[in-house]
Amino acid sequence: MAETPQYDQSLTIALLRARDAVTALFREHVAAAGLTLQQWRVIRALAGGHELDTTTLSDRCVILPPSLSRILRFLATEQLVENVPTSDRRQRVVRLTEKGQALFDRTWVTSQEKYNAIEAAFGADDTRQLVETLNRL
Amino acid sequence: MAETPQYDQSLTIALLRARDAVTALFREHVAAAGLTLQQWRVIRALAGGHELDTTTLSDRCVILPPSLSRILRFLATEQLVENVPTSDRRQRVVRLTEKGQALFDRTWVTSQEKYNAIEAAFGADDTRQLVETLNRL
DNA sequence: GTTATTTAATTCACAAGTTAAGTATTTTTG
DNA sequence: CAAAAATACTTAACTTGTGAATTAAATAAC
Repeated sequence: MAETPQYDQSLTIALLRARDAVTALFREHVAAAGLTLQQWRVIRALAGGHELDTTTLSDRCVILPPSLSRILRFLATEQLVENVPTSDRRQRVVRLTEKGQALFDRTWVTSQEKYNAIEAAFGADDTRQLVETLNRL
Repeated sequence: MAETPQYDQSLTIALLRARDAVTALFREHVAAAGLTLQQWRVIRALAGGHELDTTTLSDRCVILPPSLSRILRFLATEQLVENVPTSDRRQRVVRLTEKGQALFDRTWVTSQEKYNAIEAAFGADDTRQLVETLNRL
């Protein structure tokens, strides 16, 4: 028995591959700014003056709390993010420093260009539809 | 400047979320067999008597060589996989042991049921089409 | 045939994913 | 108000992701 799985779970594999393909286009550019993709996602979520607690950040960036904790520790030592005082002292609310916002500003332009290139290559409508389909999952 | 990124790169986030959603359904089941999802992918690729070199395995499982190396080391100590002698001694070709095949056999059934459940919930046609779209990326 | 070059895989070092346990603060309960 | 429960993060321990360096074996070049 145990015939070779052929297209079984190809959905999970397909998702992996697709993600690999997309992230590969950004990784190098973001690395040039001295960041990993995950660190960049956090910066991006905070850009424009947003002050967010770690639970919200964790959700928006799709990064589990333990990972986020380490990432924030790194970004803080790089003086890219800083803590914001809160009434509930269990919470940790952070925002970008000026240095962090500056890094975002100069990295964002190219990042956006690359994303537009993907949309152009893949088709804007197809991209939008794909995102919609994925979100249904 | 630096307006809040809204739907930018939502493709990468959508891919992350979709993958999280799908893998969550399998992780627990596979963990009950004492395996991680990545270890399971390797087992699955070798199931049915397939003998594969690490390059092929790495490609099929979408696992980078360094990770695969560690995974095979673990699976070997668990006596789930074993090496196959090769003419080109740079290559490493592996196959499942009887113990490995047995583990696969008893885990596979439930795994397949769960996948079918996803297809049923999401729609078989939609699933097929989604996989096709993803592969175009 | 001996020295380069290429190829296949592993090791290294560090960041991140994952689960479980721990810490500190707030809220609830009696 | 004091003890218990809940909340928000962090730490710990282990596996995996990632890029660069390393080892070993096969092939090419001379």
